[in-house]
Amino acid sequence: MYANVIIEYGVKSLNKTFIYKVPDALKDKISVGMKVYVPFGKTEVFGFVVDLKNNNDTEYDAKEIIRIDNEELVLNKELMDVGAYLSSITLCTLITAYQTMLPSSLKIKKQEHSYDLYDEYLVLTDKLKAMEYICKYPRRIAQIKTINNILEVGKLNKKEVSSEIVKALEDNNIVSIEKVSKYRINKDNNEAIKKTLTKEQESVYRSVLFNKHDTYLLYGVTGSGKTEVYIKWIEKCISEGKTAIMLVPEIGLTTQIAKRFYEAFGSDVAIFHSSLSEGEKYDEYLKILRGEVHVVVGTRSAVFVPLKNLGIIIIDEEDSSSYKQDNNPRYHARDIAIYRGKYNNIPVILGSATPTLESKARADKGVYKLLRLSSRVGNAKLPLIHAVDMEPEMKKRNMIFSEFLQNKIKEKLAKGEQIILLLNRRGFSTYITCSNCGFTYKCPSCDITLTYHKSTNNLICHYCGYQKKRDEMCPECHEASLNYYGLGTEKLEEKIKEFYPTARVVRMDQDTTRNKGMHERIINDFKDYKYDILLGTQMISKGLDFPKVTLVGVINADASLNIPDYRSSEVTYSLLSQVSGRAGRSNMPGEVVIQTFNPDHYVIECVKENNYDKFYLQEMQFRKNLKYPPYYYLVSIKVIGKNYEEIITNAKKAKKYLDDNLNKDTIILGPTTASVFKFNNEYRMQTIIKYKYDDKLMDVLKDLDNIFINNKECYLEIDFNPLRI
DNA sequence: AGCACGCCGACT
DNA sequence: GTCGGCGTGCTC
Repeated sequence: MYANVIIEYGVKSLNKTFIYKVPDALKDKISVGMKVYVPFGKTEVFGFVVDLKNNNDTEYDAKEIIRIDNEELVLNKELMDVGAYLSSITLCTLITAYQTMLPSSLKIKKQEHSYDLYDEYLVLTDKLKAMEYICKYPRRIAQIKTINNILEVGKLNKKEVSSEIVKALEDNNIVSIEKVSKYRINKDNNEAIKKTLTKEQESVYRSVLFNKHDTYLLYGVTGSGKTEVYIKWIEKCISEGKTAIMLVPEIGLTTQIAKRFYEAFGSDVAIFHSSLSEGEKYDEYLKILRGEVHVVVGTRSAVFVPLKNLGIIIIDEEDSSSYKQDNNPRYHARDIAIYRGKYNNIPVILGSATPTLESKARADKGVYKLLRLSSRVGNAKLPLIHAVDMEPEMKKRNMIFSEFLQNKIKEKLAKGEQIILLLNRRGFSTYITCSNCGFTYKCPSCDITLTYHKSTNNLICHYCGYQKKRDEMCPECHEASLNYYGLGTEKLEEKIKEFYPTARVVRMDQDTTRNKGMHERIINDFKDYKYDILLGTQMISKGLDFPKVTLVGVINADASLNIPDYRSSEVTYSLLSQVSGRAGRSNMPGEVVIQTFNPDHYVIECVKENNYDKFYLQEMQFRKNLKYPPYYYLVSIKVIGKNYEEIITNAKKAKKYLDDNLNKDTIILGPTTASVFKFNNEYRMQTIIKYKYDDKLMDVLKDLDNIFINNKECYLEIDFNPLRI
């Protein structure tokens, strides 16, 4: 028996199979999708079995497989196919695709750390022997006490006995240690909480056909109770013995949604998200692999979990950018979900209050089926939204809070209601310049201004993480004339405390949630009314449900509007309407104050009117005129390297190759400097492809990729359907 | 990716 | 005369 194996290194030049002989001892155990250890050249490496066959039909002498790494870990046929699909749509190597699909503790790498967690118990090796021991050494009082304890209850947790005694009893062969592996995350199966659906929810619930693949777009306004419908669908799957994947965005949402799912499904749920430790992820993966759970709730990579007999895949907040991986392989979880949906012949649900234009357009064309939830659950009404023009405010020296917002905050604080303030910038000051010579701090390895963080007194690059201590003097002209401009969440927090000294304020951004569990703690504390004001970056904008919040303030709505990118309007609309949706989720009416310099901008207008459809139509017109998605598909091709001149020459070469080989009506723009043209000391030139249909595209890009394999000066980064260009 | 082989420069 | 620089090529 022979096996085709792909090798652990994700290099393009090794992106092929190697043939190995399966030793007789492994013949019955081995299967496709297993991780194996094989000799490779002068060393030994891990690999994946992708094929098994009876003969060596190659010209090579096959070496023997050394061992199977972990017999329990097998990628089934479906996941092997998913991996092949992933590599084909992102042009990554096959091994990179398979590695992406596994939690990193199970990834192929040389590391002998065991992620199994045990409870250790002391048990008697032999009762009689123990009795003899007691008689023989009557003076060993502590040991005898321990033995008696074990006799009473059967076994003792090792932690409860002093290590000296354990050692003595173990050495005398009186007790042995029993390892009981345990999972890190364990939820008891509390009785399921059932909620009844509203008429509207019920009708949406009934519209989905099971045992048939369709992609549905569930467009439901904030607070319309999408989660309850998700749970109903999943309940239906489970009742038929099937399983379900529920994807949630990267930040914030996971714990809240997970809690609701534990309530509904108890220990039938596995959680899979990035803030779990490696050990926790390993446990959850094994639970899934062993078929111990029916439901998986998780972030992007959870779309790859090895659930058998899938019944439904749900992507909540489908417009979240966290569903697209921003390093290799640059896949979108939606594409993988739809692939698995077709594979298993099951429905895929995309849920959002602000769907991406792509999804909405597909729903309009009938490619997806549109489901709508247009009213909030219970008595809750959509909030009243005010846009405040900041230009006159600036003249009144109200740089941060408009008079209107100041008064609203005062009013709500007096009533004991809660407030959320959004500022999509972390740090204290966003740039520092010298008023004497005009010097501005920039990251030495990126083309990015440094942000001042007061808590650590550091200047930090938000791209690469470079830090330096703050200077007293300008490093160029040595004058003490450094000025700190720009507003970040740190400064906002300080200002709020100045304005409202009695208010209890908590800040939530990357800096205050760095430690595990902090995220959850801030959310819970705010929910328990330990704070009056929650301020933060976009991480507070989605999915959170705080009934006492009646005011949402957006400090600078223009920040994301002014980013030069084709999706900035869409992103801003989504951010503003999502954060607005945090207000007035119970019977208390909510209000939203949006501070902007562009009160007449159509994004602001549409948010104010809560009119997604109007925004959608306007934005579609803009996309059509400028030939952007969903009218055209985009591919971004970056040529990256350390030598600026080489990059330009190579980028031009790549562009010419595309010009010569792609269809004539495909638009090829560039090369230009990428939006962040210097990052980590590497320069990047970008070429953009816009196309509606190009049958040659994949082959041409594959060839181009191959041309660059042996280029030492630079490498290629191809991003299909980039979220930012 | 890693490792060996290989062919040219300054050293015990 | 040898040690070692990293270019090139191969791994079933």
